Amino acid sequence: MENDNRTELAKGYEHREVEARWYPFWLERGYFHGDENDRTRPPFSIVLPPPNVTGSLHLGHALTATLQDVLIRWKRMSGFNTLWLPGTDHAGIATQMIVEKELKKTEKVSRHDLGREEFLRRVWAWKERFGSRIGEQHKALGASLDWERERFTMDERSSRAVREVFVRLHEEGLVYREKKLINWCPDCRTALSDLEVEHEEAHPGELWSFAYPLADGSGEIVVATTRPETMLGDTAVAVHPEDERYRGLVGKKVRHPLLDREIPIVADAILVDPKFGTGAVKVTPAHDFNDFEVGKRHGLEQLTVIGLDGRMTEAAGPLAGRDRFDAREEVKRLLAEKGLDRGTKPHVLPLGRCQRSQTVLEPLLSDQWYVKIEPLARPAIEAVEQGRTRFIPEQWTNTYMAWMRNIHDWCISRQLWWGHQIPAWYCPDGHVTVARETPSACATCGKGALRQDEDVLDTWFSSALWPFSTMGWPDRTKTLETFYPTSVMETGHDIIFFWVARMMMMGIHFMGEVPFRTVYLHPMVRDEKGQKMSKTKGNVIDPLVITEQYGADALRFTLAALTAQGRDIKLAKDRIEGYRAFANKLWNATRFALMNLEGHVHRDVDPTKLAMTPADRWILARTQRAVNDTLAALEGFRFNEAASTVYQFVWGELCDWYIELAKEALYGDDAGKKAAAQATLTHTLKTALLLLHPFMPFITEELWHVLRARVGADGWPDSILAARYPRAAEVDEAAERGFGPVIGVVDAIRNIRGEMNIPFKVVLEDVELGSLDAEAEATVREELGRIHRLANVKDARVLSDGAVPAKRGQSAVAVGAGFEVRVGLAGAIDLAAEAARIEKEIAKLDQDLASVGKKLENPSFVAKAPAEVVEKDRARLVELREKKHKLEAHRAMLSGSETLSTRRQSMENQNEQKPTTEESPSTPAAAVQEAAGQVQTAVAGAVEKVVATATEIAKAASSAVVSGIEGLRKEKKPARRSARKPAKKAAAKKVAAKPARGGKKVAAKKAPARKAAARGGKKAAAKRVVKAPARKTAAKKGARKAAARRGRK
RNA sequence: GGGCGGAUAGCUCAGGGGUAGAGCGUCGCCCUUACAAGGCGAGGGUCACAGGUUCGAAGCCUGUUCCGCCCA
Repeated sequence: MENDNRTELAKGYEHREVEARWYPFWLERGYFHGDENDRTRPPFSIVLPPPNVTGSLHLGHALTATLQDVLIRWKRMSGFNTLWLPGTDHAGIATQMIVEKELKKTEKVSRHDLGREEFLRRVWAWKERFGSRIGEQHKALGASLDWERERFTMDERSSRAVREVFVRLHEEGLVYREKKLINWCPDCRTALSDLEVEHEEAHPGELWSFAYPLADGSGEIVVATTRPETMLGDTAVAVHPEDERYRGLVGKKVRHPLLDREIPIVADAILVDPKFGTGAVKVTPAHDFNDFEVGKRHGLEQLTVIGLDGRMTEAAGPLAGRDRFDAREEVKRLLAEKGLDRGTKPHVLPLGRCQRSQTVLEPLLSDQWYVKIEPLARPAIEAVEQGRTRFIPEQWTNTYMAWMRNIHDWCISRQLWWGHQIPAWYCPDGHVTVARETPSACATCGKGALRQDEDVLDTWFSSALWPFSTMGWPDRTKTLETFYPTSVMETGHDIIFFWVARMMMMGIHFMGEVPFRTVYLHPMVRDEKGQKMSKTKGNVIDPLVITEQYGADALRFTLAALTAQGRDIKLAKDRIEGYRAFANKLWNATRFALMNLEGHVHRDVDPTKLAMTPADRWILARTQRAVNDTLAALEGFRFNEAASTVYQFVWGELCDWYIELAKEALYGDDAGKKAAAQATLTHTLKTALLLLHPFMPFITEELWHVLRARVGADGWPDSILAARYPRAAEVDEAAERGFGPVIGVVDAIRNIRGEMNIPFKVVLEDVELGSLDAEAEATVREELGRIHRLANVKDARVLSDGAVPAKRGQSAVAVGAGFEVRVGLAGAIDLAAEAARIEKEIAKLDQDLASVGKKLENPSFVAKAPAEVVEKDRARLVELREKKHKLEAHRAMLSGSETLSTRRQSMENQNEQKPTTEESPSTPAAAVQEAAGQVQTAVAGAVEKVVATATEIAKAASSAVVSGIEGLRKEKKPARRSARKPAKKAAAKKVAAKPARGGKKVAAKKAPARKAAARGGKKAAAKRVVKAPARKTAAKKGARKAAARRGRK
């Protein structure tokens, strides 16, 4: 590949071909390997959140991979010793269920039929078969993972770490075994941790009441329940101690109507809410978390009536063996028969479901292993308080803290086969031996015949160790020394508790230091309708389907561009299409460069030694600005800003402006200027490729190679991966500003063309450029050739010493800050259109004048607002007035012509009748004009009306096209157009999305503003209006500039 | 019940005290020798609602209404 010396490119970008080429190239060269022995470069490490080994990646994973790869590639190119460590998770329940399902389907056997050993063999086989898929998907996405270090949560070293942790925690008393109520999934047949319970907020159910007869026959007590079947396990009835209704009953007993038992009535102020239901509560300590606590307080019996299979136990007497939901109905029926039914009413209740199977969970009493959390949580809280780990976005800090502060002990045993079997052994006498290696004798009594605990550990237990178990712990490895703590944990906010919090606890406890310095929590990826992607909804998208269709680079760029803090991502195809177009744009920009760099041997750009023009200096300054902005965004994890900065720069400045500007020199005869343009183009394109590489690794690598081959640049590494990422530096603001008038003038002429319907083909031969200060004049003169080319103008006259273009009829005029353009359209101008255009512009100026004037009129504003703000508005006022005067002069000129005067006459007649009504196009505006300082509040409303009117007139006028304009147009080619346009265009239009193309021309617009300000002697003055016509446009551009400034920080 | 987020152009979304933004879509014009996956131009918003703070609020505060998510 290094011998690839192609210097030409195909006409369009074909991602399939290009993307296939580079991953093997990178791998061969070992670029992705983190060097644990290299202590000279600063380390930067990330561990990839391990996906489920039997699953396949979805778009959430693609987002993870993208953002992490952006960070890793950026840091790698910036001189860091990077490690990005891949791996997969054994995903206990999920994997076991998948394999069980498959076995049932294909072999009609259950895991119990096969036995534990054989079943596990099958799961491993399954894992081998499908586990590689995830790796392939990551490679297709371009993820620069260090595959040499790939790990699996159940590989030998991870298992060793798991055992070590379990044993140590046990030795420290932080792991214990106890019989208590746990959430049990009768379907998965395993205990779950609190976190694996999904709470259904408002499940529609019923509250059913029945009577317990008092044992002494003196009456009854009515209780209400949502779970009648549990009454078989009731061992008390509780009332509130202060409830008058039941005061006399406390201490008495009731008789169980279905079982031969007597049950005490107890008083409990915590459990019972006297206002709920009847104020009396049945108590089932073995099947309800609240009741369990009541049972402990009152020493009640715990009677298990529902078994692990969800069926009633022997203790349920007549209902033994019945399914729990059947039993519910049967209990109701039986009690009704006995005349104890006291009615039912609808009731919404919260319901706990199994995260995995959606089965309604059953609280059951059982022996399980737990991690005592409080001693682990405390240091994990402190670490965040002290800032040793920080969350981005910051608000997740609160979520983390809140959870950590009232965390419960963690149930870590699972009744599964697939997982780390708990390293605890039981002797025949029931003593427990916990050990690293399989023991031969009981640690307590020395007896043999030990039996290992059959349960396995919660999958998250091994995941919690991931940042250090993957680096070789419990050994003290070089990898740990070099790369722990990791630099960033980047994952979805949905697993902040499951994973992030637990890694924090384990990392601090076993490594003595936090596992990561920064936690960046990305948003959730949703479908176009905003729904969470899930298998059951069937809206899961395989990233490979997208990469196949649009290219991995397009997908990656889209994901990065949509990753703004604080909102979920709704992935829309339009956006991906748009960024595919962007890739194509970059491709073609490079293609253009290659065509025009023949013979150019690139050396670092040194402006002092080359015949650089203002355009060259401008794009170099803009390039540096893009570099600075991109770096700032990356540093702050603002992926969307970084992406859009580069996008705007490449498309809006490099392609839309510089390439067009450069043609003048590239195609021209001046060897010095040509060389300067070539050097500038090369530098700018190279920088763009470098900036983009972390986001779009494939295409940038491809283009790097051809560009490198073309310009014979020795200093360029043979992979863009090994090249140095651009560094922040001071921006040449004078160069940015200085070029403004050129862009302003071109924009102004294009706008006139657009509004006057003058096709680009028609050469404008009577153009005057004036109102230029000395510097602008010099620049405009120097760049006149470029202005001619970009606006298709011939022999524009540049007026000296700030002279204003002569006022003539038959002309269109545009006034910008620091320049004025007159385009003569003798005999062909649509006077009505031009008048309307100017009218509209003036109306909008009036609106602005009114608002600024009102502000400056307000004494408190002048007194209290910061001086710069006031200054700025004053400068703005001056500028607006100046502009308005110029346009008015032009208007006066226009109104001299016959066409317009007729129209105007009628307008003014209307004005006289109702000067401030909507029919009035100009008078109220005129009233406002001179007196920005005296503008009355009342005027504002009128001005608004004027604007509306002016717009209407503009529309009316444009539709009344003067035929003369047609004469200017070249003959149309209807046959040709109709022959090929419809089909082609229709198709093309559909795919033409151009996303997030923010602020094209941002840069350009900035310049004139400042210039105007400078001229007026007011520094901050201006964001300004570059373009004369259409205030809306001007305003927009001002805002873009403001946005650009903000982005810059 | 507690907490967090959201409501900005037709759509999808940035922005976050000092002139309302982008992409897509829409409307004109154009095959201008890098790119029609393109170029040039235009139109489009009472920033959910109501109060308040402030010289100034889309932004800050309070409340309301909807929509998400998390926790109990």
